[in-house]
Amino acid sequence: MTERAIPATIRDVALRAGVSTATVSRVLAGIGNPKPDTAAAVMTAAAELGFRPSGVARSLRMKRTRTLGLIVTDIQNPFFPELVQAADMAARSLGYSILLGSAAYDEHRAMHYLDLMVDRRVDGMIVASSQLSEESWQWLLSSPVPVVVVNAEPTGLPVTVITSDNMGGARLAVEHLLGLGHRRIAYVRGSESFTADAPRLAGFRQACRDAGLREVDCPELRGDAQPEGGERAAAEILERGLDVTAIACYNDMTAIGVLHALRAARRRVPEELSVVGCDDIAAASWVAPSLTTVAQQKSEMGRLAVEHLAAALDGIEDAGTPRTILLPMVLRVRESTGLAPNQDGGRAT
Amino acid sequence: MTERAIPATIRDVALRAGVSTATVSRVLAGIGNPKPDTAAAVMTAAAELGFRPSGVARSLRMKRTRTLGLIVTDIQNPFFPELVQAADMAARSLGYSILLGSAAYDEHRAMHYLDLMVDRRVDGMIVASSQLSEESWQWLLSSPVPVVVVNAEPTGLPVTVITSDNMGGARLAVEHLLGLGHRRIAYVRGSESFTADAPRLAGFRQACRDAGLREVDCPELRGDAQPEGGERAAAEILERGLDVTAIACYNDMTAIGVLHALRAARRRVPEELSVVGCDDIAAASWVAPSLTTVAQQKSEMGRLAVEHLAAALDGIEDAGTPRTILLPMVLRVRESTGLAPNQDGGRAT
DNA sequence: CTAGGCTGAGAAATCGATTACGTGTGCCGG
DNA sequence: CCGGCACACGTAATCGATTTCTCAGCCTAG
Repeated sequence: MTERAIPATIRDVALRAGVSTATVSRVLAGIGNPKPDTAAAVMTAAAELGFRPSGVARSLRMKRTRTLGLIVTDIQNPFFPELVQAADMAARSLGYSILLGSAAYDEHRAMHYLDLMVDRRVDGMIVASSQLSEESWQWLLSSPVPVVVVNAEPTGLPVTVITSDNMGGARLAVEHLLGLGHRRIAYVRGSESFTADAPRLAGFRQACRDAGLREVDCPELRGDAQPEGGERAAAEILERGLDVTAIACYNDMTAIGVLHALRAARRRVPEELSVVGCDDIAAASWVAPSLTTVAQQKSEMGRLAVEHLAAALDGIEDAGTPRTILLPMVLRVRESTGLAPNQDGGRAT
Repeated sequence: MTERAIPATIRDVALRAGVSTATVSRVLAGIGNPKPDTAAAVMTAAAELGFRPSGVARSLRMKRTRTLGLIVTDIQNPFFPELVQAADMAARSLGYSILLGSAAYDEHRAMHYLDLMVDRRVDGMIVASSQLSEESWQWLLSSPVPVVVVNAEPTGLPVTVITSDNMGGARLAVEHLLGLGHRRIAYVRGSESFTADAPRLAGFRQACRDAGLREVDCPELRGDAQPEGGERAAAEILERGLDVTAIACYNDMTAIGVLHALRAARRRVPEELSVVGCDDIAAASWVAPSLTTVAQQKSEMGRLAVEHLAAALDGIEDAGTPRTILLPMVLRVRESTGLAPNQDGGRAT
């Protein structure tokens, strides 16, 4: 194995340039008015040695690591990569790096990562979680570093939260279906541990009620935010003979599962049944028929989270005050929704 | 904004326990034989203060950060999250953290991240890249920290590379098709900048040749490793009237694009045409028909990369020697492939 | 009873950078 | 011609942990 070169220190540069470490530091930081030849000597010495200041030493002295912790519920959930990418880009452009932790749906592990990151002295933390227990909220409240919560429902606690307007999004989906003439709409929920489940369900109910639909025409089914749950729910709809012309889903993966089950049962989408998802993951436009969905502004969330944190860290006025930011969701019409079939037959009562 | 508690230092603990910082350090590290009451005093003092040692200070002293840099071509490419997850888990279990960088297909940015991570004094780096320029290889060769390259084609350079047996994988795909009776098979390539393109193409050609297929029956088309490229390629196949019964693709996203185009042209899959992908991303089983594909062992790659690095860092015998690890690929048969249609009509000589 | 060995723990050096403070040089004006 | 001031730069403290060296006290054996 090749010998690893031990990296040059500021002392080495100082020695070679014939100046003190203080001067090297100042010249490299562009502070003060060094004499031209001094500056030149330092610059060439640093260049010759390939000097790269140790971030570790600098962090110790400055009490800032310029690192942000980012914990996601599960990086394999296609919702998160776009958020991570946006956060990463925003962070880099502000001179921060991202320390990533993927909790793999394990809340306990998420808390463990929180501690680890604090030990690493990250300057701030972003928790992008679909599910947050009471215990986790307590942790976040007493966090030694600023925290921004992304993608969890606001709780009124003094923590900055950035999330989508889930209720409004669900309404958008239903209103789209209503506009296509649908009057009997099923809703496949996520799992209760997902904080977005409640507001989306509320939005669904509200939109149905506002449109004057009867409760019996708006059946609700349980899913699990995964394709499997959608498949089961759709199978149940068919088995129980629920007479609906559209199915709204907690998220896109659920909707994809629904599409699967409908296809297996030879129900045509959107001719017989319309399906609408939520999130707008990449695969939504890959499935056949492509999925109409309500998009979350994932990049925006990632970017905002980082910018908010950075502002708080740089002591920008008021940036540290807990805020709640609700991002609007956006309807993306594709192939899985269409006009309601206009036969009205077969429905009991 | 709530006042952030300034974290307790080892000095605070020492003061409170009435001992020296050296003793605190030793007790907490479990080194030496402290007297029972000394140990107890330290433990309670540490607990009362909620002492968490500064990773930064420790890193400076130990010259190890217990952090691994991980650079991926693009975290939004569904191939990578599984790898990242596996790497993260393996790293945590070995006491390391992962500093993530997503290059968003920008090689220049990838190099920049490399530098940044070295400045942060990561202990080692994992570069998971679909494309590596000559320049990047040079950088890696002279890296001040151990490097493992994942998912790029081995080059003979003294760098450890972990990747799939792309040639063998492509052969697997073709052999599966041959077994179903297909004798005229098109191949949609990726983009040339992807290092896996060449070996997969080679595997395709070799398998075709070995089966005695004529070159004219094995047309090759250009794609871009994205659904769009697959759509274009499939459209071209149809337009040019290429008489094939199966289409093998560089990766799953390409195959998904192909499925789209075929569906738009009302060609039935797999009855008229079989389609096979490569990688086995999650969406492969979500599309309709679900995609037969050759799976890369993504988790395995992530895990191996971390374990190899960790072994090298812990000075395990020989672990530092550059190695090349080829992981076998695995055929996953789903709905998009079927028996070749047995009409032989319409083909020009 | 004392010399030597053993052991638990403290003092201080160290990691590599930043920065407050001090000093020497040079230039200017009186 | 000399006092003083400005400015460039060096000295040394500092960040928070680890670790080596050293010492003090105690035990045991001769």
